[in-house]
Amino acid sequence: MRYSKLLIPTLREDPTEAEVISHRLMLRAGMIRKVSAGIYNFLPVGLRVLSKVEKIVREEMEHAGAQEILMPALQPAELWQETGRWQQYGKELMRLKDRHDRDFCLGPTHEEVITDLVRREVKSYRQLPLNLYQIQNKFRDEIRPRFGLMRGREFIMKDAYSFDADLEGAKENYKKMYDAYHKIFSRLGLRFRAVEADTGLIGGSSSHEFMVLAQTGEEGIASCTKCDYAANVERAELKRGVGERGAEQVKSLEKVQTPGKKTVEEVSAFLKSAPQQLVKTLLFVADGRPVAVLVRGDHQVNEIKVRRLLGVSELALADAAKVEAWTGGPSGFSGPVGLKNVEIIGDLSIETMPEAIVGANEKDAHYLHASSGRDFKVDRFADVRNAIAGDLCPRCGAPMAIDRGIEVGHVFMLGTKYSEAMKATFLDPKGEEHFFVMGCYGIGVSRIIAASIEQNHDEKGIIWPMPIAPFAIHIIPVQDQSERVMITAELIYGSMLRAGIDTLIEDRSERAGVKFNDADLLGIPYQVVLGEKNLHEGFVELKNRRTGEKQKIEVEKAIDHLIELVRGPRTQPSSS
RNA sequence: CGGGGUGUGGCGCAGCCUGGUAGCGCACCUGCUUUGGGAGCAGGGAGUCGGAGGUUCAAAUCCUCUCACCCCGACCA
Repeated sequence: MRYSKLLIPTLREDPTEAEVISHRLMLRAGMIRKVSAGIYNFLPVGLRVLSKVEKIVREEMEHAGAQEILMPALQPAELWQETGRWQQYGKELMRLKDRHDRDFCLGPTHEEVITDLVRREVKSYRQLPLNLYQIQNKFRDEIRPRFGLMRGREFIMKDAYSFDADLEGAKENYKKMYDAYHKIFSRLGLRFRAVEADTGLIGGSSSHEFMVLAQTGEEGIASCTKCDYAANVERAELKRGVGERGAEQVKSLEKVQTPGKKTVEEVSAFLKSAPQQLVKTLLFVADGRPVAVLVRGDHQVNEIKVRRLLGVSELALADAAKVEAWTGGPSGFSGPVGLKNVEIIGDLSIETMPEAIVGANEKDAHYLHASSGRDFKVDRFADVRNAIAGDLCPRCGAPMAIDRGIEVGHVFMLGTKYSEAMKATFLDPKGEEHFFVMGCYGIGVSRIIAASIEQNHDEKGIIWPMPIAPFAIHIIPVQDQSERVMITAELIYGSMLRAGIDTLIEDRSERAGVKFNDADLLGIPYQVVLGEKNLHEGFVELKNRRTGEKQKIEVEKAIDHLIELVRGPRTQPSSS
């Protein structure tokens, strides 16, 4: 393509709205433009990258035996009511009404629609297994869209759904998708890790997330420093701490004044103690009833674990009024001592603490030497917190490290959750009716672009991995008024096109500096620079965007060299 | 949803406190010069000052409401 004909509105300055690198660079490189919060236009360069990602995803899905279909973004409420998710999904579901006042939503995912399709069209075990996928726009009314394509309200996702006659078959499909995901993310040139994950609103029995490792990631990953266990911090199981609680002599309960000290930091600083010596008491409303959760001062409550433990669907922090009503004291000074009519759940790490500093349920006061069993009673101890660095691996007991990651893929073993709810059945060889055993598999296609840039950039701009680069070669004639330069540039350009290589030719009459800077910003893997002086000596210059390395190549050999360069390490669809 | 912040030409910003009728850099257009890492000179085009209402002789500026966008938010328990 010719630069002058493409809409590539590069920006010299950083737009103020962009926080993270990928967002900044995508705006600056003219790939995307914001339409509204979390909603973006894809411009030509952005779309090219998107298409390349989609192409790789499609190739590997087809290779794994999945078939492409396309479902609607607009979905009727009835389907969602069948599975109960019309209620469960909450405010994140984009809901709307048609002119007849009938309820619809813009799909954040498509389990209902696909299950409805399959229950109508698939009746026999002979038609199984079946795996259908689509690449389509998804909608989520995020509380706070941010980071450009990373967390948008409308985004592009590949979602696949497998249907099997039994669990064994479903596991096989799950494995196939799991393997396909490894191939996809490897081909995309991402550094990633598959981790055990929570199933969230999708549900099902087990799941893995594929995380791209990056500091800007929104997810925490706990991974063992010794074995290959890795899990989302929300999911990571934490064992009861080693060591027994001894029969230490604990001093008796003592109330101290802590005027205005509410936070763990304030209280521990004021009392000259470590946050680990505090136990904080968080009050929740769990399906309407009061629950207190105790965790160590330096730990964080994991609401997902609490929810699962209690078997409730709604869990929210109690507001100040409820805290006052239940504990008798203002928020900031809650504690388990003397707490009545509230179920008390203690994290496992509390169990072995002989004593702790806790709130006294009255303004400006805390207790020292509060001892569970003696001064307060915990109804049950359980794993209800997030993992932190140094926690022990549930598999092998070695310490775990915490990294940050961007979730780009998620595979779920659904079982019969949706087929039962929607009565989706088939007949086995004996004529008996069974529910389909399902799996579902998502990839955040647009998010992958952001994730890739987070891992591949420098201070000048983007550095695309070849498989998803918008162009493979960027031809830059420096002196555009020189006939010799332009003729050679056009010659190489023509040859590249005939060889089927995506090539961008810089045909604007800009100064050299502008061309170079835009080229580095765009991040096309190879820049072919043509200048009078080099040409006169019979050379063109080849610059590797990633390494910055420049080499002179004889003009006659340039075309073959470039073709080899692009095709050489060409990534093939896996083993097909 | 709560807290904080910002809306002035395509982008980045100043002006607002202390009202007097809009400015700077970049980008854009024209001409000349320049031409291997974001050029120089000269000329030019472009702004409902987010929106509505109010105060005033006069509002980008003061007041009220509203909208949009950005940032932070269990760790206050």
